[in-house]
Amino acid sequence: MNEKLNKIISEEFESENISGVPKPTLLRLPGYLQYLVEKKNSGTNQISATTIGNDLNLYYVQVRKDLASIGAVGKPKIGYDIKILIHTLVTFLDYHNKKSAVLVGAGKLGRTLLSYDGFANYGLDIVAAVDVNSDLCGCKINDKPVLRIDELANLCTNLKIEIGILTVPDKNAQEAADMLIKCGVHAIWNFSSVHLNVPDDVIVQNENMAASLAVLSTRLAEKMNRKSEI
Amino acid sequence: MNEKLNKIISEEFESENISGVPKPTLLRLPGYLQYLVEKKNSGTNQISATTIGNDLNLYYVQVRKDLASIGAVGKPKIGYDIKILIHTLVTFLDYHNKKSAVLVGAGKLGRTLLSYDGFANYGLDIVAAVDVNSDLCGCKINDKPVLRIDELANLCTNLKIEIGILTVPDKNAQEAADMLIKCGVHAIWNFSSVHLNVPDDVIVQNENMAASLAVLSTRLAEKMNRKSEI
DNA sequence: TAGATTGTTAATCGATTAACAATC
DNA sequence: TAGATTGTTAATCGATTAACAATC
Repeated sequence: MNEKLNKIISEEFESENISGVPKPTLLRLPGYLQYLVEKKNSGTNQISATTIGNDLNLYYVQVRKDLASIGAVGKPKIGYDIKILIHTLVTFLDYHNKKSAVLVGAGKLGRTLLSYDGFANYGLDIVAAVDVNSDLCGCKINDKPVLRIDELANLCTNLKIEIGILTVPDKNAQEAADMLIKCGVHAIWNFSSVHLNVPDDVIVQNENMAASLAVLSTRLAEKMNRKSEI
Repeated sequence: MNEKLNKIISEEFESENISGVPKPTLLRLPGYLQYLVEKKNSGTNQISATTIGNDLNLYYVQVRKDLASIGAVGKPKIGYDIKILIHTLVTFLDYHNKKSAVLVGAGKLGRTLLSYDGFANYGLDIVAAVDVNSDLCGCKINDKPVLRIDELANLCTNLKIEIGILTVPDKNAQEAADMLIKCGVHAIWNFSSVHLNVPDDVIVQNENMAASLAVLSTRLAEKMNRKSEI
C-alpha cells in the first residue's frame, strides 16, 4: 500500500503519451517536417516512408508508424502526398496556432533567443522580455521591448501570455518560475539547468543542454576508449 | 532477408546503451549531479534515493536503479554518501576530462555559447571559433579567438580538437559538418535543425530546440483543449 | 530491536521491430 | 500483371515498476 501511495505522490507530471502519440514519435516529427519542406522546395510531390527513412537514417517501418500515428495516409506503391503530409504535420504540431510567450532574463542567451526569428515558424511569438537589471530595460531587441520585471503581471494578463521562456541564471530560476506561474502562464520553457518545482497543471519543458552534453561526452569517451583498445 | 538487410542499412548509428547505461538513465544523471552539488553546498552529507526522488519528482526506485547502474553504492538505512556519489557521477559523465572543442559559426548563438563559461564544469573547453564572415574574425570573444574558416584544419590538428560545435545557419550545416569531419573531429554538437549525414564513426548530438518546442506546443495545446472542454 | 533503506530479481508496460495481407 | 508500398496485427526488446530479501 505504502509503495503505491508513494508512487502516486512522486509520479512525474510529464505524461508519456501526448495526444495519443508516443513521446519518441513526437520528438521525431519536427525532423520529418523540416526534411519534407526541403524536399518539397526541391520539387518532390510524393514521397515514400522508405525514402524518408533512408535520408534520415531511420528504419522505414518506424517512419510509417510515426506518420500513421498522426493520421497521415499514403497510397500503396506511390507513397505520401508531400503537401498533405506537411499540412498534417504542421497541424498536429500546432505550428499554425500562434502562441504568445514572454522571455524572462535578457542576458546573452535571452537576447539571442529574442533575436531569432525562426520561432515564428513553430507558432511561437515572443512578445517581450523582462529583466531585473534596469540597465537592460527600455530598449528593444529585434523589435521586442525589454521591460522591468514588475511589469510582468500586467504584460501576462493583457496579452494573454501562455508561455514563459526562462533564461535567468540557475540560482534565480525557481523564483522566476514562481513569478511566471503567479502571472498565469501555462507552460515554461526552461533553459536553466535546475529542476523546477511547479504545480501539476503547469507544463515544464526543459532545454537540457547539460544532459545533451553528457550524452555526447559519454559516447565520445566510449569511442576513444574503443579506439585505444585496438 | 531483404527486411533484415534493409534494417542493417538504415540502422541508426545512435547506440542506445551507452557505456552499459540506458539512454534515459544517462539523460537523468546530470540532473542528479546538479541537485547533489546544491545539496552538498547546503551541508548535506548523506542522502537517500527517496529524498532525491521526492525533490526531483522521480520515482525513488528509478533513482536507485539509475545510481546502481553507474556503480554507486549506498548503505541501508543511511543512504548514499553525497561526496562519493558526486564523484561517481562526475567520473561517469567524464566531466573531469578536458575535451577540446571548436565552434563553427560565430553568429548570435555561436557568440552566446562562446561567452558561456559554464561548459568548463562539464569538461568542455571551447578553444576557438571560426566563421566565413571575415568581419567577425580577428576579434576575441570571452578570450577565445574567432578565426578565418580556412584556419580550421590547422587548428584541429594542432590542438587535437575532438568536438565541433555547429552553430551555422541550417543551409550551411551539412557543408560545415563535412569540413569538421575532414579535419578529424570525432563528435559534432549540432545546434542546427537539419539532419546531418555523417560516417558511422562520427558522433552527432542534436540540440534539437524544434523538437523540444514541439513537445511543449503539443502538451500546451492538449492542456488548453482539456480546459475548454470543462 | 525495529524500521528505513539498499540491492536484486521478477512482472509489467510501452516502443520498436517483424510479418503479412491489402492495394494502387 | 507484378511489385513496390501502405496499413495492420503479432512478436520482440528494453525500460520502468513492483516485490522482496538483506542490512545498517
